[in-house]
Amino acid sequence: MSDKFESELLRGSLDLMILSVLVDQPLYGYSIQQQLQKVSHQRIQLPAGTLYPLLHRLEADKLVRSRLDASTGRRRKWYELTAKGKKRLVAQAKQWREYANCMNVLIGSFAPAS
Amino acid sequence: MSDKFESELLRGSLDLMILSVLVDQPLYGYSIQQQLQKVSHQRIQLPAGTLYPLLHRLEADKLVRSRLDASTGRRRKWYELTAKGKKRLVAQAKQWREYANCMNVLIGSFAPAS
DNA sequence: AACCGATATATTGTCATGCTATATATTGAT
DNA sequence: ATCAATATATAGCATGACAATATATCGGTT
Repeated sequence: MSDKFESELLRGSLDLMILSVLVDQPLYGYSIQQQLQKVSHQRIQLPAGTLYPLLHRLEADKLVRSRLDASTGRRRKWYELTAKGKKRLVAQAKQWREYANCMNVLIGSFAPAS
Repeated sequence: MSDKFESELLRGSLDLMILSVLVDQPLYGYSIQQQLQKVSHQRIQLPAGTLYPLLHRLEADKLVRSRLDASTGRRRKWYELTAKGKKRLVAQAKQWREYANCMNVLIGSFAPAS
């Protein structure tokens, strides 16, 4: 099957991805990783060194909030969207779609649409 | 109207954009800038500090070749796709579309398609 | 003639961010 | 007991889009 996406492709839209998967339910880091893998058919496999710093950044920006569950030996830090995060998600999604349209105009001229 | 796209959004697909606008005809740096502005309805305005280093990089990678026209006082460096550049264009366009599909699945769940 | 905005290219250094490598600890299966 | 999978964290690196700065031409206005 297909390879992983080039990592540079993720830049600028990885925030949006994380916010997106959190919109339906709270998740913890590792489960976000699994979720993105599943949705992307294994083409997005965030390394821990990407994922955790990113989550910390989103939390510092108050786009998500976290709750540490240490009730079991398996420590899990659950993340959920804040109101600010939801707003950001909607705005970024809108911008992404417009950007994608723009790209499609450019690359649509020489190759068939998917 | 709408603002310019966030610059981080361009990362990873800016190469593809440049290669795309060169597929039909050779262009020089400044005209590439104008072309992208036009196609994007002013939402992509590459600063010179982005554009020229990028073109140099594409040339170093043999994806484009350049020819300097100094016949007039107005120096212009014309760029055209190489065969390697054309191949890269097709491959990157394919990958971009697959990535975009992936994003659409993610952000499509909570907001209407454009 | 002087001025100015648009045209045209180039380079230095800065910043944001995705990554590798490394570290730590728990859990279940062999 | 060993090992893969689960789960989080951080230091340091690499990449590339950018601001700032520099240089020079050209056409129109004053």
